[in-house]
Amino acid sequence: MRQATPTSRQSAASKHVKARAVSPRSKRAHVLKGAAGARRASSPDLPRKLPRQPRAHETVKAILQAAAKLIAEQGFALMTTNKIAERAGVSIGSLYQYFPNKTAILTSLLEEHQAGIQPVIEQSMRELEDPKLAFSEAIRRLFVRLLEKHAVHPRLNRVLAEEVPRTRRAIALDRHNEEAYVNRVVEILRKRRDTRVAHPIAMAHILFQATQALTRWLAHTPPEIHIREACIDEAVKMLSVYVQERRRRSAG
Amino acid sequence: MRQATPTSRQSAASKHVKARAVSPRSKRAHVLKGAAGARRASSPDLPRKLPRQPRAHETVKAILQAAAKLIAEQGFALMTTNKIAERAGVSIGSLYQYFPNKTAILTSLLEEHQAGIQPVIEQSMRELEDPKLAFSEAIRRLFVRLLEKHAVHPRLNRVLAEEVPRTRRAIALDRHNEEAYVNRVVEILRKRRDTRVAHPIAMAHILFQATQALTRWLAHTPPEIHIREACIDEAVKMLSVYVQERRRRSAG
Amino acid sequence: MRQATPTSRQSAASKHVKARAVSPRSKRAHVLKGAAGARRASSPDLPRKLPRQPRAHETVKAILQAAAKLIAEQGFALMTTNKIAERAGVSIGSLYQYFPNKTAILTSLLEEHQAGIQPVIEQSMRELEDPKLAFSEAIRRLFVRLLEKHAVHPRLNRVLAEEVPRTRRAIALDRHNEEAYVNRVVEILRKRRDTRVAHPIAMAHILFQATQALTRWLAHTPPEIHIREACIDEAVKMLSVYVQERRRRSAG
Amino acid sequence: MRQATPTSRQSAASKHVKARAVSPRSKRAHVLKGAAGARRASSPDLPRKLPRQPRAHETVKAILQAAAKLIAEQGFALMTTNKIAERAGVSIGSLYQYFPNKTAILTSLLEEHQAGIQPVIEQSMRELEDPKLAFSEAIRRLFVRLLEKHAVHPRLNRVLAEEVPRTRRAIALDRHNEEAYVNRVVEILRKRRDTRVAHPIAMAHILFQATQALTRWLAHTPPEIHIREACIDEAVKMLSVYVQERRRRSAG
DNA sequence: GATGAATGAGCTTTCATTCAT
DNA sequence: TATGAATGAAAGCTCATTCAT
Repeated sequence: MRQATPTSRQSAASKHVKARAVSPRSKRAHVLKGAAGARRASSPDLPRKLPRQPRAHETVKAILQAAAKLIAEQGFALMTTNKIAERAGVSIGSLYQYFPNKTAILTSLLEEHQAGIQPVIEQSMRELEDPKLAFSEAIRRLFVRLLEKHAVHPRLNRVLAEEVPRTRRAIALDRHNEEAYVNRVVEILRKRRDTRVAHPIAMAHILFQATQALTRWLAHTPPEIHIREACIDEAVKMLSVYVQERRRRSAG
Repeated sequence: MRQATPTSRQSAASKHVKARAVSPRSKRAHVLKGAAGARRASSPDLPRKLPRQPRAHETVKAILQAAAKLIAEQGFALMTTNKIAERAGVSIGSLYQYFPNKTAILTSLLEEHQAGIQPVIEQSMRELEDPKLAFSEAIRRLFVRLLEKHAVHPRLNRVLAEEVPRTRRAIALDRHNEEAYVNRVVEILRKRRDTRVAHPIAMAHILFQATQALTRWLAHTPPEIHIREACIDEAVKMLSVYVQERRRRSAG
Repeated sequence: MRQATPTSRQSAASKHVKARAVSPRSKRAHVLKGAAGARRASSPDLPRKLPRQPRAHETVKAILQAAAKLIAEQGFALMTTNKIAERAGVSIGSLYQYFPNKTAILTSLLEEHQAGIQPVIEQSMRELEDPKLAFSEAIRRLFVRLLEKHAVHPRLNRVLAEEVPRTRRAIALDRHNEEAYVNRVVEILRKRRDTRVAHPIAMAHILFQATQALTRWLAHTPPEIHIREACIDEAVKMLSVYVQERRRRSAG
Repeated sequence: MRQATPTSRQSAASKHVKARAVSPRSKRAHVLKGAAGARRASSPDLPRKLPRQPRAHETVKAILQAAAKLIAEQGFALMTTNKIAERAGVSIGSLYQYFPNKTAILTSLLEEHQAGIQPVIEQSMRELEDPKLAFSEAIRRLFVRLLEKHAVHPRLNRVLAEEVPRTRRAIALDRHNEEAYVNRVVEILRKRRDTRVAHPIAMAHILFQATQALTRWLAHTPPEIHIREACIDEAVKMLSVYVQERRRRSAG
């Protein structure tokens, strides 16, 4: 389940930003002119170079860290490429050596976050498949782990999810992800019980969307602490009862 | 349940936008209290002047319509005040006679949408209270009506919900709204059954968040049509089973 | 005696200017303290960046020169940042790399003028202290030198003194300057004669204000040439007689 | 002695303002199209109409009062014609019925102030002529009365003197005024003593400029109260000693 | 006359991106 | 390769003034 930009939202971003990042590259934008070397094909929002040398690696890391901090501290709108470079202790020119544009930095950040979430999802999928584990327990673990992940850089994650303009690429990626998880869940649903559900695909989508939304809500707009615990319980309850009701019905 | 900007997110938008819309408007700092006229109190994101003459009313309407169209067509980032004015066939000066800043236009649009949703919520609340109506049926009607409302300007609503930077004011309003609906739902939950639920408040929050997220997903990221119907069924199923399970449990 | 912006006057300038220059710059609110680089602390009206490379130095110089010319030719009101940049043969972006806002350019110009006046004042102070030099002669020399300085860019200096909106900062600086010179003059008065004057502080203020006003008047609103010479004589006369009368009286 | 805009100062005013008020009327400016009735010849900065009816008189008064208050409270830059009209409880259209442009309002205000000062000057001139009154006493009375006048609307007077852009017309008027007073003073100087002064004209100018500058300084930048009194004493001292020294010398 | 809605040139300022050094 | 000065399109917003009603 992709966590960073769920129901998917994004912000206005600078009109500048937007006008430039979202619309076809402004006139002064220059396409990476087939430069060879360690460059990837010039897909717009991907890092420009695969850093080869350790120094380069560090530069890239510094840039991403600086960007993350800026976003977390000041919000997306105040995150400018020049500030990122300054914070990273790198010249703006160098920044553009490693990232073709601002969007690419955000994409990297997003992908980093996703990469962090990936194992959590994987493990939860395995647990869901495990017949020895109660559904509700598996779901609870999923929730708890996702919330843990979000707790590491809560502000960053929130901003990434809510404020950063979504590129076409990011949207497509999300859809693709959802599709993948849905397929996986459908299979699990089929395996876990003998009876067919009316619409396993629909069910999987609902589970995906609900989990995503509730996780995000709990992570980003924390209700008072004592309600929060209850909310987790309730969320888990809702989802597991939902699935089990099916089983019960079909079993009944 | 407020649908327009729920867990909703937004960012700072353009540094322009941010710097101006978020910081206190310095000039307007001293309001001339003696002055009468058709001005509202100078709260930042509220319309500046109440139109007095029919001509003015039309201007305001034209501006809002133009803004809505631009947003729907090009996304928030490409919506500039100058373009709005142009599209509205109105001078930029006129625009600023009625809206103190760009954000105020969005706020108006948002409030318009909210106003449209309000009666739907009201009716659904009444239906939920009605013991003669099955929970699941009440919830299904809620979903259907919300989706109908969202179907009027789907792209506009999506952008409003996902792309538009949320002001402090809007965020506070959302929280307040959620609180209100939660309270309402809690009461309904208590009335509808004899037994107490463990955490009616938590339950109400979960219902609110889930309904909001699923409505939005269904309205804005439409899955293929034949899946869509099933998804509505599933969503309704999930929510009503969730509530009824409680009853069953507590009753059992 | 500081000559550039004495009792000086100015207004808010454009509402633009005011609204922006006077209110705290919202964005710059959080200064990234970690960031090194050639930036000064982000005080509103100070230059933004210290130029590091010769090219940058030239840019700054060109901007200041262009601003000075525009002011002298067209007055402050017609001096716009875009015109300055154009005249300087520099992009508007470059201008804003070195000056955070329009006011900062004026501040620089003012400080430049002040820096030019400083040695004149210093020398005159020394001469006033010198018992071998007649008071009247010392004062005459002060006048002559100040007028010489003002003669370099008379129109610029006039506009700077009369038309340019004074920032809080500038006003405070002026007060501070006056205070400093007054203290200095008070000491000199005490040293130069055995008897105490009734109110050396008041006397010093009067001398400061009168000198400043008369210098400015002579430099900026030149009376016909043959009267001008007489006016200098009279001004010197007035001031020196004023001081000496005291001595005579107290001695008598 | 004209007090309102002495060494002549003006401000930046809005760039808008300036660009429009100082430079030749912007294109949209329309010349009063020979409208007959109670109109004066269309000199730009004079009130447009001589109000005939009492109601009109009140309107004009209300406008001027509103303008004065706005200036005093918020400074010149925040004084806009629309705000003036609003404050005056008059429509912006009406305002432009009585004043051809913003400058005319300021001109009126300035002239009002001058008119108030006029009798003070007249009386002082008579006292200066009066051989029974000591010079120093006459000058002291002049100072005291000028300061009293300035004390009525101190902020308004300061802003009028320091912030308001000076029109060509206002500058010319000032020069003319200075000329007139200088001539008057020259005659008085000649009458009051038998001997000729070296440069009565120069002396008169110096007296005029010094008095003006010191009055303004004392009125607008008030030093601490106990110093203030001493400063008045010193100012009077300086001026009277200056004149009397002449007499003494020529007599000696 | 009075009203007030409308106008629009023009201002300040930003920031992603380029490219000479 | 790294640097950082330079670029400039474009955005939000103001306010003196006009003119239809």
